[in-house]
Amino acid sequence: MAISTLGYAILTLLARASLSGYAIAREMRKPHSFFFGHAQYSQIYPELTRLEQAHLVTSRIIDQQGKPDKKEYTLTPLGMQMLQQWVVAPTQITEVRSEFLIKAHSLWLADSEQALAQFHVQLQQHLAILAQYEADLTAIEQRYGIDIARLQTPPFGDYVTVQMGVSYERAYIEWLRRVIALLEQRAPQ
Amino acid sequence: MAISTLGYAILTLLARASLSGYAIAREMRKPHSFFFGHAQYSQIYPELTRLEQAHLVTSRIIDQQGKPDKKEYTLTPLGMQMLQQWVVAPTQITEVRSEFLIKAHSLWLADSEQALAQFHVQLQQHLAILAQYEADLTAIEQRYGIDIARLQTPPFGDYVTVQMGVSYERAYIEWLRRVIALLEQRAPQ
DNA sequence: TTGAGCATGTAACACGTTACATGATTTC
DNA sequence: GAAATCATGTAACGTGTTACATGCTCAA
Repeated sequence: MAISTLGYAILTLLARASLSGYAIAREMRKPHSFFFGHAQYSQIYPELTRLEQAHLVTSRIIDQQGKPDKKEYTLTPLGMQMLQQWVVAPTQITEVRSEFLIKAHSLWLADSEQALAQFHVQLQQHLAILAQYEADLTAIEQRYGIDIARLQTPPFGDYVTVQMGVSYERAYIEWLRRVIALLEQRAPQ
Repeated sequence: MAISTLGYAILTLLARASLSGYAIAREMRKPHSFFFGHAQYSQIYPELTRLEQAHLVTSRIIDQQGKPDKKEYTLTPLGMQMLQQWVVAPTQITEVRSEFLIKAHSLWLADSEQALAQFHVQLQQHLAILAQYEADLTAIEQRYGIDIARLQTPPFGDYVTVQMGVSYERAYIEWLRRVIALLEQRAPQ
């Protein structure tokens, strides 16, 4: 059977370091890993079992003092080969449902005051996310400088994705502010 | 039971006009409706049945000549009430998995030439989408001018969402071009 | 004559989320 | 004393996709 996108996502993290299922979930929840989505343990553990059955990863149990034992997964040469093929394979663009944009599309039938309140909440949340991404970006830039382009190591991947995060959040925030201005024209306090 | 996001998405379209299940799917696939996602008929038809059981919509069968009969759904006053509450209710921001960004995050282990080819494919596709959104945006602006802000009709919703579409695609294209420049530095032809 | 569009639905399967089960250590 | 963190897993459920079933009309 074919490997799912979640399966490949796990392989990309194991290409950087050997990790347990728990640690994989933790990595995916880090702010600068926004593009991984937030997979649950209940999805990651069975997926790791499948990857092991397909010989793309191997596992070994590590005894820990004070903490539960953990199962550390390591990428196999076959896993690396499959991953490298996938990384440069064609990717379909998929339009995903956005609850907030569906609501924005129906703003014409909303109460302006109540809508404004929700737009301000979104603005605060997105400003916080942007600040986070910008901090990550400057940290990478200060550490690697103009050599980033030539890097054949993980920070190159971090750099390009955090840049997308910053661009996306800036665009989203500009849009939120533009809609807030429109709604205020309609309902001045 | 609670109404799903797809259920509310359907209600937002029925607030604009009475439609059949087939027509709802068609609406959701239009380029400027990118934020609806592409729901299948097999999901829309049962969802409409549930909405009718919950008394949020009513249906009537319309005989057509030369085409199959269709079932036209209409929003009820209760449906409109539920919808108006939902539109101004809090929305959780959800980070969605992006296959292309996961690949970008693993660019450090990819062949630069092959990666560049995929980035150029994405660039062409996103340029085409941007052109589409920009055409839609200018069409709305030319038709309604500076009165858009005061509109309490559907075009206001179209206007704000198409603006997001344009902003998003411009940000995405800028990012693609920046990464292409980086990859070309790494692998000059 | 082949395919696209119109039109509604069911069944099987894949993917994702929530809840349940267990249990020690550390921090507030 | 309560909550968070570490750690792995199963079961049930909800959502989304693919395949199947049917059949007429119109355009290339």
